[in-house]
Amino acid sequence: MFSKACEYGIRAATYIASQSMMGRRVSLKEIAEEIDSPVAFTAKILQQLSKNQIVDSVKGATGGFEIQRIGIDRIKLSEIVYAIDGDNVYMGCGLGLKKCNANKPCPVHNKFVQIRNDLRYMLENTSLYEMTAGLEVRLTFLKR
Amino acid sequence: MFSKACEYGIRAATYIASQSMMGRRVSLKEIAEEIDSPVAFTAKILQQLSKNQIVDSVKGATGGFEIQRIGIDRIKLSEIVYAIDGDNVYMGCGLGLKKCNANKPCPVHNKFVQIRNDLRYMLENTSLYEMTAGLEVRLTFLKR
DNA sequence: TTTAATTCGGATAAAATTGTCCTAGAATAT
DNA sequence: ATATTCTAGGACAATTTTATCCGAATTAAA
Repeated sequence: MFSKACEYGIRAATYIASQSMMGRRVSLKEIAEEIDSPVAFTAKILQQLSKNQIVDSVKGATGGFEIQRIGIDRIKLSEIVYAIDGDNVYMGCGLGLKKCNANKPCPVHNKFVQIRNDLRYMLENTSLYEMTAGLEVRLTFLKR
Repeated sequence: MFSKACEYGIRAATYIASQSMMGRRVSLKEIAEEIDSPVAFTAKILQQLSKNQIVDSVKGATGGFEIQRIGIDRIKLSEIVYAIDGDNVYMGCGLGLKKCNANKPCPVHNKFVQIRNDLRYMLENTSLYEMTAGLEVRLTFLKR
């Protein structure tokens, strides 16, 4: 569905959000530990998220990553997915055709449109805030 | 969503089915042309589909690929996807967690379950016969 | 029986994705 | 000032996926 990079990205952003809610800025190392991802690779992904203004990065000692409270409410999964994987998840043809649309559809075009719309709707309506909801009470998890 | 190999596999099987319906056995070369895929790579995929008894292969001159009429009715997209991509599409965690389930879910587990179920249902209920329906009258297409 | 057309399967190559390493630069605390 | 703790980013390496090449085996037709 998503690339590894995107999966790590969502998990990282969710962890950062959960800690920012408690006023904690977190380091790359801690993030990678908490979401069980390769440190250096996660660094690259966070750079991308930072450039796309999904997370804020602070350099230097006591630096790290954080997300403003307003961002936690505003940022939707769709923005993270788009920043890392582009729009192929929503737009691409299920059978890989370059020009698949209502005018010249592949045999499963309509069936896929429906599923992709559901996926898109879900991603566009799930905020980081919602992602963090179950974490603290250990109803949901970001590793294993 | 699917791997390239799987996309080619579905398109190839669909083309073979459409021609088998007209009593035509088709060669690898023709298949690759008609679905706009790399010949040698398509060969590998067809070998896999053949081993999984999704297509019948006939060696030698006048050889090629075909699907019995009963298979065209019976074979569902889900079987092709499973033969090539395995069950990750249905089962895998949306955030890449190895042990994500109702007991220890990731933050989007339930939302993904729903979308995956829809996808699974669609794949399990779409036969090759249905795939070929629009092809002859050029309502649907397998390339471009 | 030879030739031509075909699939099969192993080896290899190219490209994309995933992952690592290292140095530079930034900010804080001592 | 200096040491320490961070992120940024370039270069590189490993792995996976996608793709190619080629010889062998098979079958039908000439």
